[in-house]
Amino acid sequence: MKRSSRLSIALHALVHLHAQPGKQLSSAALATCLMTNPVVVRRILGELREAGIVDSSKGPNGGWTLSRAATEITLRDVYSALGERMLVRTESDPGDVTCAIVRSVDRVMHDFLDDAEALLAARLQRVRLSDLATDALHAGFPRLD
Amino acid sequence: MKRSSRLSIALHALVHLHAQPGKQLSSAALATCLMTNPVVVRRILGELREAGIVDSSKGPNGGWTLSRAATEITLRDVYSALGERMLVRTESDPGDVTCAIVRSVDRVMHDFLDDAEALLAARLQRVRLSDLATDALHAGFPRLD
DNA sequence: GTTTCATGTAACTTTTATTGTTACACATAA
DNA sequence: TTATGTGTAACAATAAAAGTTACATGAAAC
Repeated sequence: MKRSSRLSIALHALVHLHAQPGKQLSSAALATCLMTNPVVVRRILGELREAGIVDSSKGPNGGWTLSRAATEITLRDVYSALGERMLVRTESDPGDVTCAIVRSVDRVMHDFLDDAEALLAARLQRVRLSDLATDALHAGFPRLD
Repeated sequence: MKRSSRLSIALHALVHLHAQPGKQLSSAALATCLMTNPVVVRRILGELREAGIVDSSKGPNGGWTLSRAATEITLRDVYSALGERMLVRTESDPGDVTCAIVRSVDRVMHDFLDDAEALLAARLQRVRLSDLATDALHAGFPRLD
């Protein structure tokens, strides 16, 4: 696994949950599908649970399920739930910020990134989990535009 | 220094070059300003040189200068020259791509990111190096919208 | 109730990307 | 020809992300 692949993992897991509606899938079972570790699955899905996207239950036959229909879950929901920034923040050295130029560069970049982030979020909102699932299960291709 | 700060470093260096027009600034001098290493400066400015944004000359009194006016250099030029992707790519495990769901997630994400990247580039194109410099040297604030 | 199976989490290790550093070849002006 | 700069390779240090182990806790089934 390379770097920040949490969003990919989350989406993959969600498609699996959607593909077996009503069924409780355990972290271990999902981890096998996602080729990762059960703890990683719990960490990621735990964040989605707090955002009300999935539910979890303990004990025998416990596991994870979708909280609502896949048509009602957008990629933005998932992205926001993970609290990730897709844009790499270009932070400067703390010792650097006494320089007016650095502060200026930082400020401009910060403003730009905030703005761009909002743009991306709006774009992600237009793709639903069900679009992804449709693409994965059939030959169809979700339109992004 | 935290992570991918190459764009910040590049911009900081360019503002310094702009602030002292005609003067050749050495990697060592810039490194002091940027609180980093001369080799790091050369690596980054070297890429900008290939893109025709700066020039370098060797020997005594050698160093770096802007190839053209700061009004003719956009943040997109710099960004493209660095060959960086501001968006974190969410790569999957090579062993994973046999799974139809993973391929689908990858494809949708890939399309989305390509598209978003173009959006960001268009946005960066609207900010010029001179805007940054103006902001850094005076109290003015470059508009992003 | 107790056994079993699952999540919840903390602590630690491994891996990978990025940056920083050292060293030295090569070019150029004085 | 010497001083001063870039160009670049090789390596070390650092930081972020993911993987792993271990164990506490909760809930169903018997």
